[in-house]
Amino acid sequence: MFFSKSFGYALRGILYIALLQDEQRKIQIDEIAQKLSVPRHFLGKIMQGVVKAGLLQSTKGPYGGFSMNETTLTTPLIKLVEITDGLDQFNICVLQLRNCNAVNPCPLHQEMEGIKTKLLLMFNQTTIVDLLNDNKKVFIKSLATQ
Amino acid sequence: MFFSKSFGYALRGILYIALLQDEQRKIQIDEIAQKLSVPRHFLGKIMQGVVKAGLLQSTKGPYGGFSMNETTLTTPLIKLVEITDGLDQFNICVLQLRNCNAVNPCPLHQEMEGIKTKLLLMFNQTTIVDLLNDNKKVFIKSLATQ
DNA sequence: TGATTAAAAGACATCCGCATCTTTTATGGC
DNA sequence: GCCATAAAAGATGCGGATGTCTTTTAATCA
Repeated sequence: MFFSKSFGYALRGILYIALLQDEQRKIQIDEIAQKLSVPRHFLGKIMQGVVKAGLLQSTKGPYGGFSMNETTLTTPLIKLVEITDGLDQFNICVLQLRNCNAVNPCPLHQEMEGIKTKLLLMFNQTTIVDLLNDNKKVFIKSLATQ
Repeated sequence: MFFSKSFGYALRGILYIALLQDEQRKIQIDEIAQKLSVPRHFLGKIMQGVVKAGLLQSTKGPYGGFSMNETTLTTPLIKLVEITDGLDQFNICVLQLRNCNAVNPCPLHQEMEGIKTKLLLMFNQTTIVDLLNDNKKVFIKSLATQ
């Protein structure tokens, strides 16, 4: 619902890396994919995009892998949606009308706008670190629950 | 956003038929597709599903076409979502976790549940006839706006 | 420098939403 | 019964999301 698999996988990948940060090591895509029960190569592509967008850091070679950077924890979720799914979707009318807007609204415009605003507000205000307040061990386990 | 093109096309098709009901005639798929600027054959498939689900009536042959039945106007929008998109989507976790629920929630479960509930409530309470309260001519025009 | 390691990148494969076109079936008028 | 009409149904194609596999690039260490 709402977002793609890419978004869900990316968020879980970032959360997994963030949770292991204290171990001061790079996390490899093989480990992430295995722990989250997510397709390895597909996740690789997705994380590649996340790195390219500057939300994470990665290095190749021995002892390489993915790690956080200074922006990771304070990134709002909407930024991740932008990377994985794009933001165009928020401007599509449920009736698939091109010219649907406040001036020329479809019969569901007002109601959908209210829900969309609530969703956007939450995704703008919530950051990665906001999602890390639970018991870490339980949380790691829940991330892998498939 | 939220729903498929099929849903949007189906809803506009039903609304178009409902708006012309007073003319006491069957509306043909060619006319609907043309007026709504929607692919004719694709819309045909979609309306076929709507008829099969009992939300509309249709007859073949000369003077045939689509028309409302006794249930059309009082159908809640969620029923149309069920026909075109299915209701499974409402049970998919944004993090793509299979076992995400109130007992074992992902870190976004609570927030997403709130938004989902609001959307479901609106789609359960709103019926086709609820969408027909505007000026009809303006509304027909807006339906075709592409 | 050479070997090893791990991400980056590219080539495919699959499935589904979306769309088009053709054939079949049912209905009404003659 | 025959013809015309319009929906139903089937075949096919396209593109994007998802997923797999192979090759290339970069980093570390000996």
